[in-house]
Amino acid sequence: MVREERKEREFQTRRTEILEQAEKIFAARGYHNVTMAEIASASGFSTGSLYQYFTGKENLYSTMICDKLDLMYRRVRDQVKKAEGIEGKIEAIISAHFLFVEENTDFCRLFLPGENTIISEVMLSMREKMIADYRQHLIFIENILKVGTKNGYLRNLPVDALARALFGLIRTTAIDWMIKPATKKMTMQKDFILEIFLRGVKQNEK
Amino acid sequence: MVREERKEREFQTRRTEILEQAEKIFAARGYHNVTMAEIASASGFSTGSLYQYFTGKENLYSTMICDKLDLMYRRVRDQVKKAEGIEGKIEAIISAHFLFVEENTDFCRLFLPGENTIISEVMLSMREKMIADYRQHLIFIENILKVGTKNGYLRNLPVDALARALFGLIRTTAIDWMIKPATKKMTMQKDFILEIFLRGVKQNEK
Amino acid sequence: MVREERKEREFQTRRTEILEQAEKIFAARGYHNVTMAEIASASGFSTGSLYQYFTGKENLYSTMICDKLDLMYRRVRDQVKKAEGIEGKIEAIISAHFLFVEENTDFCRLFLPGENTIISEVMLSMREKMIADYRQHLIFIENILKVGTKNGYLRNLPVDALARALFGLIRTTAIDWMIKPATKKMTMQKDFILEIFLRGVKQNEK
Amino acid sequence: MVREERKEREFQTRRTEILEQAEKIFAARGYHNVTMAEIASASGFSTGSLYQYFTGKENLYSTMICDKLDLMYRRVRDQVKKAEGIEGKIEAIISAHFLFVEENTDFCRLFLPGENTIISEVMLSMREKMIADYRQHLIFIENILKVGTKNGYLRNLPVDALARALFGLIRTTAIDWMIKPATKKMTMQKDFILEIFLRGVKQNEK
DNA sequence: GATGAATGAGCGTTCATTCAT
DNA sequence: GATGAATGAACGCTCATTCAT
Repeated sequence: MVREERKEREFQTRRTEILEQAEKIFAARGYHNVTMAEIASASGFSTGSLYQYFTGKENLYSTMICDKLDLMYRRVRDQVKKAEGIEGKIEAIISAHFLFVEENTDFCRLFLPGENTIISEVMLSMREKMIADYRQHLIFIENILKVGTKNGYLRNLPVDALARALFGLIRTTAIDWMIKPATKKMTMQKDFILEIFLRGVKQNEK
Repeated sequence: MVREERKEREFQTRRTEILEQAEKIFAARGYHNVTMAEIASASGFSTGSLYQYFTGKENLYSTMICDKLDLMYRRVRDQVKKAEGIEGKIEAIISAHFLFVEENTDFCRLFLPGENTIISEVMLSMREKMIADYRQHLIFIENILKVGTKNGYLRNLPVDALARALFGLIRTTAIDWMIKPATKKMTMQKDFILEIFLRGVKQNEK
Repeated sequence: MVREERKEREFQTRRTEILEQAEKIFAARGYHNVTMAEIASASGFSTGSLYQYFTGKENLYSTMICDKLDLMYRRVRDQVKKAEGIEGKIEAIISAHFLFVEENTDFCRLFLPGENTIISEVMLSMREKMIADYRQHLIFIENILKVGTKNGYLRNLPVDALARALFGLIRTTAIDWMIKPATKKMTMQKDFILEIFLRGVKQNEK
Repeated sequence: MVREERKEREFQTRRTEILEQAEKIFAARGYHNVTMAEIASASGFSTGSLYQYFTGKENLYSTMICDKLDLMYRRVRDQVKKAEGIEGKIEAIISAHFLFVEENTDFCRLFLPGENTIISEVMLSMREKMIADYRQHLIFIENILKVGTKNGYLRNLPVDALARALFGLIRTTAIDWMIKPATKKMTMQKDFILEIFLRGVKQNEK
């Protein structure tokens, strides 16, 4: 029935609206320093209504986190798909990640070293999903690198470790940039990372 | 006076005892999910006594964090001092860090991505100290690398970026290991990181 | 909207209910010896609810005090307005005050000499309001007496001091009565005060 | 034994020292806002030692209050003894009281309307003693006035009410002065009070 | 006797969640 | 369905008093 569909559509719209407001607030102040009342008033709902869209505060938080992380990983994959050649794809992994961080700094700041929030079932399963997604992403990177290994462009090293190394360079650059955002755009460091990753820091012996 | 000294010594002993118990508990459950009563009972004191050693929960937490971080950086610097040659020193940076993480896994887990706890003065100043210490450590690494750059062992690249890259590889390995501690010892990945960092991942052209 | 109005009305009803219960309890045991839990249970609310009507314990206390004092001063002024002639008005000042004290003995007991409660902003501003109201009341009395001074009924003495003297006689009678409430009604002493105030205690020389 | 005596003397000296410091602190901040630790440190003793001189905080407080009140009443009586004639003695009652208030303003401020502190046995018995002393003082005043009544200097009115009236005028002047201490010395209002009390406020009919 | 560290009951206040309207 | 007032458990922290040294 059309009625049903519209309802469902409105439901999703409202849910998204809440999540967007919640993201801003959580990003600014952290999970524990935010009250449901604040999220309710920021998103134009009553506290009671929040519980129609989410089972509780933890669920709201973890949903927001997971949704946004999914978006990040998807963005990276999309850009990689468009890029060509090994080097092009590696470049895309780096710059898509940086772009996301630049565009969602507040959100990403939630992932700076901080308090371990895991205590309940809900939070635990969120953590597990986050880890699974992270692993998935590493595997995605591995697969890109595998091609390079196979066709001899890259040295024959264990791809999982290679992927971790590449992601480590990306992650550390993002962390440092978030700590001191005054710096120039992160994107400018893409080439440097790429250079280090590909050619190492050591002087080539003649 | 001897009496005074012994008192002071006992005070420090007890303070340390509290910090050690607090570390375990905070590491396991995060700042907000831990109560002063728990820390008190775990360390064999009354809640009131905790306030003789620390001005409050935040102070107890941030003291614990800062003390332990200081220890980590000190450990790394000590090992590096003992090591010889550029490569030896870089190796020491990596393995001392890994060793610390392996020996203090629970503590280090507090630095996995998590909630932004900063809200009060106390927590803010803790954060600032942490960042300052981190920067200091990067500079320490820079200075090691600078030698290599000067004597031609390393390529002539901006040392701050090099230091960040090295630390990024170390950090990411530690994070991944903590997420899935079942893996074999981190120390075994030292050589790999060193290899990647020094020679890059790209096949040398003939 | 009617709905809104009823809500507001109910809010006020409940607030008043809390204030009434709080008055009884505070009057019986003093500010510091009363807990929010007691007030909550006496007024049939949960502790949390109290904070919907008042910002905290101090606010609840000072609101109660100020409201009731306002009532007292208003009562006196109303009675004076109805009375005729200088002497009638002075009589009204005395008897309206006594009546209020008799009807609100517990509340008035809060003003017996006791602990200085002023420490916080809230309590300080309450004290200031109380003093301001008291001064206002003295001025009100002054204005009554001024008429008598002008038309030659009263001796030509400084009205502020006269007002203070009259109020002093009233206050002291009330204090003494509250200390030993077994005595017969205060109202019976009205005439005596009036007599003393108007004619003094000295035998007229012939 | 002499040894015993000296001990006793020292004990009293120390007790008095504590009481003096306690008075300052209580006067400034009120019973509940003062801690035993503060009194201990202000008087140069340990918290434990305080309990050798007083059975607890309440006992310390009530002792201080009673001692000082005794002093006040004694002062007044001493001055009255020296004065001559009814009017002289009444004058002495007024001015000795004012003098005490001026010299011990902080202490007297403890008796401004404020929180009812009575809750425990100790405080209750303090209150009772205070009331008894107050009554005693009123009787003392009565006895002075009785002489005047008998010899025809004063009108033939109930002396208890007369005493209360006189004390009311004194008290109210003191209260008002303490509320707004900027005013000129209270002593200057002595004559006014005397005038009102003796001759009343009403114009004498010819 | 003197000390002051240790105690722990008790407080005001917050906030996720519920449910009568 | 939507509301937001009501709930009440839980927390960090204080401080009078005790007692081992």
